[in-house]
Amino acid sequence: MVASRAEQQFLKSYDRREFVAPLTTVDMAIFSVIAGQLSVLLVTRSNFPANGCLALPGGFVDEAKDATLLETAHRKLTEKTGIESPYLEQVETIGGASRDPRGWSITVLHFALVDHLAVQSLPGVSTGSEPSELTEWMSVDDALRADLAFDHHDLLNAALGRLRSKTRYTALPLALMPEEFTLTELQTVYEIILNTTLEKKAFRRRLLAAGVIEESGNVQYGVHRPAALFRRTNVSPGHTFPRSLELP
Amino acid sequence: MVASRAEQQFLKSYDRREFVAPLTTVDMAIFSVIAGQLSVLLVTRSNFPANGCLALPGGFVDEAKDATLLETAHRKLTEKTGIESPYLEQVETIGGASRDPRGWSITVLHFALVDHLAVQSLPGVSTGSEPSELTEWMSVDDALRADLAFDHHDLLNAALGRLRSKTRYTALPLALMPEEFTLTELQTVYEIILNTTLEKKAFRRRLLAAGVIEESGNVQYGVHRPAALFRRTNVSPGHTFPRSLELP
DNA sequence: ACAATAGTGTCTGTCAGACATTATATG
DNA sequence: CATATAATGTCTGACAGACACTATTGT
Repeated sequence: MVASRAEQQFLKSYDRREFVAPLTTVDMAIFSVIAGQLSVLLVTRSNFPANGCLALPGGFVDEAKDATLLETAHRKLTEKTGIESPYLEQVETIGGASRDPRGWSITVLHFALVDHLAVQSLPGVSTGSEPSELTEWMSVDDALRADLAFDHHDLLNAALGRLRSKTRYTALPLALMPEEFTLTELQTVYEIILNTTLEKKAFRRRLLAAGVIEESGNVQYGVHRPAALFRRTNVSPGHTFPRSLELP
Repeated sequence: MVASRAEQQFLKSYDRREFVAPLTTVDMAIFSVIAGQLSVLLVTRSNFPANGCLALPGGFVDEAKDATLLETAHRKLTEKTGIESPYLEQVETIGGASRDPRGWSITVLHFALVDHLAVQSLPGVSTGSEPSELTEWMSVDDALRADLAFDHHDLLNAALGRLRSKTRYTALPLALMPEEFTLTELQTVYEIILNTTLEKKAFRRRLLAAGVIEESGNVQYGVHRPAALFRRTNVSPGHTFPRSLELP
């Protein structure tokens, strides 16, 4: 598919500014488990529209910095959390005439999972170019009750639905864990996300058989019998189990 | 979240045309099974860039006609096939600096499944406003070997991957069937998509237990023992089975 | 020794795979 | 009645759920 002379001609006289394209943003639902609660990172908007409202972090594609949409998402994430290589996945793209008062707009929604320990140092990162928006962690339950900007309530719900759904048949929650963790801690994270209790034996069998974790050889001492510490193997946390967990 | 006076002021002086947004299109991978082959609808582009190339049908959001992105996708589908209510699902959004020579661009990729009988009447619909592009059905294998415009080879692969993956754990291929069909016909469609053979007994047990189909009461006579005809129930073809099919 | 948490043994139930068997048309 | 295709019977195996049981620590 070599560009013909006619095509070169066309491109030379083509000016994108003659066309009005929808406003396009990348929004992020960044999840972590903090103090036993599934939490999401929110910003307080410092610009119109919805100035002062809580919102999912996000922003425009920077055509100079970002070669792809995924890079935009990674950049946003690093700006807000300082974390470089988290689990990041595109959820859905929502577009319409009435979701932003500025006009027809599109958002490409992503979700990210970050280690609940690496994240203790926050909030207050925002190395971004933005006029340092206030960022804060809020439990997902509170966030869904809060008054979020635009359609961010729906976006958060969509991201949460994807996380819950994938937690039933993948090892995704591993991306929320620190370097080393006990199986009980991992199970607890699953239970927090799914909002239910799980069978210990079945849970362990499943994760060990999948080969997504391995014993680190270390042991965590506590008040009672010490627990073996595990770490992720190089098998992707996106690993799909042969069956889904049955929820009550 | 009532708009403050300051916000109203802001919106009044806001002009989207001052900002260059990425070119945004909706592209469609429209699948059907034709003469025993999984096929995809392609257009021959009648505009620059990539004039004359084969491509997935698609186009820009029409801010006047489309209230949401989903409406854009439905409109494109109806323009190309004349079919109104097919199975339609968003696959992925791909964006980057180098996928379109006109500049940073984004495409929201969808796939659709249409009845292989309702579609016999094609090609040549194109009721769209476009200067009647040539549309044709091509087997997916041929389409992947052909020289498609832009990154449409990758888009087609992504859509195909989604279809194959979902065929393993949902009743999605039902959306490719006519009103009435035999279980053998349905199984054949699964086999075409998955490019493998399936066990008849297990296949029937699975679909009947799921309640996604029911006997219509009619019978299809052929050369040998006649086959019971089935139709979809009102259970969604997106129905998820408790386990995935094991492929060899 | 006891309490509390970590970790195992093992039975059951569900559902997909395999494959032999029976059923019912046409020529 | 031969044959091809439709449809069923039934055994096996993988893996999740349930739950009782054992193991190991601090106090």
